[in-house]
Amino acid sequence: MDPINIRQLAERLNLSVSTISKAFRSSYDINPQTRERVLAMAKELNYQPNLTAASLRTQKSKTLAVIIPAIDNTFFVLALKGIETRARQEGYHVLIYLSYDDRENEAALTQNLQRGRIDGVLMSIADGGKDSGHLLELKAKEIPVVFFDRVYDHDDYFQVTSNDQDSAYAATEHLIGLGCRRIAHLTTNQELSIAERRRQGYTDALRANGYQPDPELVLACSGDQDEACEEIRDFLERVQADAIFSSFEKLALLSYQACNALGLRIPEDIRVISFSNLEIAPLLRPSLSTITQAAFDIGQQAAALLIDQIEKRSLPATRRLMVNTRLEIRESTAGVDPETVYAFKKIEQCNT
Amino acid sequence: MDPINIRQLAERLNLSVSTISKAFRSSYDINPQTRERVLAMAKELNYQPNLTAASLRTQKSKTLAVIIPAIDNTFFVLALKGIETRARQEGYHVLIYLSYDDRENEAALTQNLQRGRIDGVLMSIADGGKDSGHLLELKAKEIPVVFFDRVYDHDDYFQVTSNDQDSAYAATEHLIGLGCRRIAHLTTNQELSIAERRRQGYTDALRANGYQPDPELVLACSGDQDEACEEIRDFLERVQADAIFSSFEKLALLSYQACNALGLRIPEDIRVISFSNLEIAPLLRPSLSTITQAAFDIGQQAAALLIDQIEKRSLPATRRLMVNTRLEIRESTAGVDPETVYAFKKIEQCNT
DNA sequence: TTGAAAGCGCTAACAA
DNA sequence: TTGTTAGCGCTTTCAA
Repeated sequence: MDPINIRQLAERLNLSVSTISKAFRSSYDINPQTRERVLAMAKELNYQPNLTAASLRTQKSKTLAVIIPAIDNTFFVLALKGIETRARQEGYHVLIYLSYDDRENEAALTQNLQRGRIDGVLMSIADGGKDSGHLLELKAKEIPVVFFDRVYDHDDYFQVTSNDQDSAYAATEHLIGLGCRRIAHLTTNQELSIAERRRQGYTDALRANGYQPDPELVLACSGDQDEACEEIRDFLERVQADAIFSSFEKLALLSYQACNALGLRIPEDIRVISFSNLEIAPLLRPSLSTITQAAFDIGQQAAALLIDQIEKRSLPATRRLMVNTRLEIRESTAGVDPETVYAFKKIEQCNT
Repeated sequence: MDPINIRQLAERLNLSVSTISKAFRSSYDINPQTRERVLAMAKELNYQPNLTAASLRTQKSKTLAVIIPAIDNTFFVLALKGIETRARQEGYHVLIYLSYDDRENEAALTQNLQRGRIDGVLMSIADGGKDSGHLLELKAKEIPVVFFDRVYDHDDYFQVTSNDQDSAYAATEHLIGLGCRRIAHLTTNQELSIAERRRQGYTDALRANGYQPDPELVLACSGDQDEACEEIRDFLERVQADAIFSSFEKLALLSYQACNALGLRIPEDIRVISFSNLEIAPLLRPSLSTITQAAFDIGQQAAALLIDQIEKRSLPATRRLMVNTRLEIRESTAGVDPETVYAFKKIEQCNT
């Protein structure tokens, strides 16, 4: 049973194709009764308008592309969920592409994006360097792009991020408030917008509290999980830290493993806090204190912003949107004492 | 800078559009030199063939739709990753739709699938009932469909699943081997292919070892997380189980919470094993024994099978493909004693 | 090896 | 309110 087309449906009803077309798009200049007839017959004959043809004609595909570095990452999963939710509400479809955190992959993907096939792109960029030629090309194609979380910081594009710097600041002060004096920072060895902002928040907090940031206490980890694991272990053995502030969930989990291996007790010997959206952080041993990003919201807002651009609706004045994080204190940074009042004040700020 | 079309490119080169078209598709009857000229000029003018137009003409979109109940679920995340990987290898694009485990949602999604827009569908179905009218409709549309994990068990469709029944059997025997006598089973209260098979494996294992399955020891949990949490707590208080075999990751995590609340120690008071793809199962308190599905493989194989259908390649004789699980024993089922030899034999079988 | 032309199924300007 | 028609950008048959 091949699907029928608009012409066949028109013939069956003794109507013209344009009338059918109007019926399906609820055009203002169609007789409601005619419309009913058309829809009824369409149902009977199992007719559905061919969207590819419509796309070709209108140059709109009602489809968004999402390009993210990874999917086995709680942040991106939730962000994607937010994107899908918003897209569905607006009648948009979502194509998903993974860059595997590889710039070349990412470039290949962006170069493949065809005008006509997609109406816009949501993107969280791969680690590594400022070589962003492929991102600039998007501009030439006149495809609207919204970056989220790992952004390409360029005035031409909208971006939605967490308040990374403030969050890192608050987390660091939380550790300081607990009496920690040698606070290590785990980050990535790649150039990455969020990594830089988080590190900045960390050093700012140290300075604001009278500590001189010590580069020795910062470890820029490899992207390779096994390598990173070794690096962290060596690092912890070397630096005698009494706390870890980790900018990435994976690194916190590796820290747990490293501490296990080294016989370091969390939180007694070393406290740990990390950016993370792990739903089961409370079930870890010990439960992990987290800076939790509003991942779903970020996805939703990024999608909304993109669709607003596509539909040429009014847009916010600022191109940089920020969504607050939540500081969730658990056992891995237990041992709160009166000194911490200030730290918790900051936490409150983050929560609102 | 509007993108140029094939005609403009043809004019610039003093060639016909059909020659351009052939150049891009590496048709056999094109002069290699002409082809080079075309591609060079295309690059210079930033020309890319419009795939929407090609789709309309060829009735092929090189696009797959993936419909899954949820994305914040490690199994589906990994399966999706497998799908994306395979799709990319074959030059296919992936549209993602979430049914939120709701049959009506799912029906709306499947009805929206247009021939022409997508070439095939990968689907893991929503819980709930045998009302599968919308799934049968797919057949009428002549869109190839491959089900995975949560399958619609129908001879018309290919399906890729884990060896659920055998895995459940092995897990249950593992618990029996540990000396557990009151083994509870946590499952969903919805009709679901995998739930049934897993339960079957559980009861088979009990019977094979001389135990009479006790319906009192089976809890069919609500899909709502908070409700399920209460149900599990009440259940555990009531039934005095010495082990839990959970068919779903979420339920195992809720069991952890329930045990915490009830002061039950895992594994001393009660052992826990679950179907789960949680990467950090080893970091839980206590680390969780899992039946780990080859989620990535399942996704990849399902995609491969679907693309084989679309491209009309040769297909396997059987419509039901099964991928083995791995039994990963950790602390939550610790306390192995000599009795367990048999159980571990089964584990070995599962691993190979 | 290249080119001319029809047409995929739809939308939208315009005519009736 | 309905109908006629051109054409979106490509592929493909067939002729040159």
